Amino acid sequence: MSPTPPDRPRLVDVAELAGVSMKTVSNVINGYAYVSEDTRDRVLTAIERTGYRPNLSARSLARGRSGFIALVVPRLDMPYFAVLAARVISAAEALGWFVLIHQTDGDSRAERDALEGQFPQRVDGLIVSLHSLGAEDVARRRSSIPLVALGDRGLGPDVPHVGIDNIGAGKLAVRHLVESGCRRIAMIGSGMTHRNLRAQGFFEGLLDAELALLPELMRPIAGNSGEEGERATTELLAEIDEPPDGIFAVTDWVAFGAMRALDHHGLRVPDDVCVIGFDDIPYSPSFNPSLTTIAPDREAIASRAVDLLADQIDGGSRSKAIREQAEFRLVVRESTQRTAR
Amino acid sequence: MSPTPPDRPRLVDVAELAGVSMKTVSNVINGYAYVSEDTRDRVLTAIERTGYRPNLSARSLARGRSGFIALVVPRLDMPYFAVLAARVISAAEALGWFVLIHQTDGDSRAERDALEGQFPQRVDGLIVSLHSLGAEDVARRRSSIPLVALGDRGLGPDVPHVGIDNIGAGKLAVRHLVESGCRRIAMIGSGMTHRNLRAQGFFEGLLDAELALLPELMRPIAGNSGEEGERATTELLAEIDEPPDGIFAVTDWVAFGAMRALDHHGLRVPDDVCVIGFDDIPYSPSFNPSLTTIAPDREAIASRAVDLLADQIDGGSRSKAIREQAEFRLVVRESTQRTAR
DNA sequence: CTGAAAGCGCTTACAG
DNA sequence: CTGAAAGCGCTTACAG
Repeated sequence: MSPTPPDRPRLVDVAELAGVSMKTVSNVINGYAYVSEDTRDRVLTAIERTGYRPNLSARSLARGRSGFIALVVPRLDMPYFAVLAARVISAAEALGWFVLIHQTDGDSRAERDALEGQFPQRVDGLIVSLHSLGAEDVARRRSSIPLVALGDRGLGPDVPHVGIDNIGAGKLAVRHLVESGCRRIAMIGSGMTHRNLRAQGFFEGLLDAELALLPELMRPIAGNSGEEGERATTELLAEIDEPPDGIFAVTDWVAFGAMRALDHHGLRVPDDVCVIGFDDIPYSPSFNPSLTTIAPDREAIASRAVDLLADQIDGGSRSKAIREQAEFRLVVRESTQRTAR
Repeated sequence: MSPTPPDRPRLVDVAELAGVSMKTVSNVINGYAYVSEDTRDRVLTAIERTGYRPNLSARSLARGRSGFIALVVPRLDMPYFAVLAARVISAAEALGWFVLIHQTDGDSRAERDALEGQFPQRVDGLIVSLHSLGAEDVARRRSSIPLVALGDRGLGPDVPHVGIDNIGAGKLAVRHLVESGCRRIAMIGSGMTHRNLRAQGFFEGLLDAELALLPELMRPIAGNSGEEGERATTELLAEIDEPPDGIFAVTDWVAFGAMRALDHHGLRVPDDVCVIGFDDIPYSPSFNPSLTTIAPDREAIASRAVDLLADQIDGGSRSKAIREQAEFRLVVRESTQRTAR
């Protein structure tokens, strides 16, 4: 068509320059054994001189593997997922994989397609953070593409899962509030059923502290946004006579909204009400007051997820029932630090 | 046919089932002309029945194009870039491209490699948001991979650029502050040299309002983070006798920090000091007070960037000196809305 | 409008 | 340790 642009050097060019066969060059590139020092050096020099870099489309075609994994998240513009994606990309690149980010918008149909590997580009494996679908849906899937689950809930016994100990994290949050002097603790967040582990951690934390669980202080919301958090907190304050003295918000963003509502209601954070969030997004230190929160080790989550996926892809074995738990830590900031009085 | 596990159907399987040649199937898939209605239907049915989806590695190899474009950003976990990436992915997918996100961490060497197309995977084009490198560096590049620049500055006459009218946006921010009653307006942000367009907009805005430019109210910072914004504002308030009555922060995050500093200094937002940010990140409505800001039309930026890149890749022509400007708008929230007194 | 065939640039049994 | 060759699944001149 057009006068071909600077044709990139091919494997055969390297082989020719080095005076060896393509097979040998391939061996060197892929780190296989049985290449003499001398030959290896000649090949390496030839690669250097030609500026050769393998054509990965050709490699994929020959190997029957694409070299891509898909990271399936609701939306990349939600900071939790953005941070996660950043880490997953880095971890995957270290293992020679490319990451295709696929946004489902939380749509169940899009999530189902993703589970079936219905991407335009073939992928060798999936790391998924599902919003609408659960273990039952995963059990029904036809595709056998290796899969690793991220997020609060696992996706059944057949799917390796990386998360944190949400019960423990919930308990830690409550304990910190209690130690900060709170006795009437509210919780705000979406999906607060009995199966929600953070909520369960919340219950257990109250139990440990021998505090009553007051149902009117449990405020479920539709989605974990600041707007929802603000609305729920405003409603809570309107409906109840004695306001809570502590709030556990299921994400930092929800906590931001809660703090707005408290302020509008004339309640001071932390002196009247302590607030703790979850996630440790980059803005939490800059909020006013800065937000105490639980910080999951996202780096660890991402790299473990990639490792588990690599095991499946390489090993071929569906590693069953693996449940990895990454660390988390409490980051204490102004929103729970009462001035000694 | 074979009882072996679901080997994915190939083009040839579709052709066989439809009773046509591979060429014809290819024609149908790629939307070429000269296929009879009847034949097309048969092929489509066969594709449907087999569940055929093309192997893109094979296609890439045959076409000599990878089907990938790279989005080069400093870090994906910075919300501005996360939102942008989300939009770029969507826009590119609509055109049949995949997006490889490449994080440079702002490192000049990483940016240089990216400009040269030094990715493990070959890419057909680049959309770059550079941090360390500028037009001079781009002029020196050897690679001729199609390139589109994003961000405040363009990258020289040879590189199409998509941004917003930063001067106009800066002026709009100042005008809004002035209309809110501000007369002593400070600006906080990184890179505030004479070449910074938002800073220039700031100057012009002051000029328009016939306000003096007070050098001590210009506060450059190292990076646009909340921490830096807070520190710069604290220093400003310490060094100056009469505090400003308005602050233009170069990003929302910087504005968050500035508002913290103002509060700690006993100044109320907006009654004592109005604050306006830039970016409209998702947290700005949830800050307390909620943040007035300039919202660039990121959707438009992303889709125009992808369009311009597609033009270059398909057209082959290096479309020179294209400067696209996306819309932006003022989003007024609490941080500049003084109660009528 | 459609077919037969070459070719894209790798990997990988299979020989040696 | 290394070579010659088949094959991965497409696209695309080239014929017809």
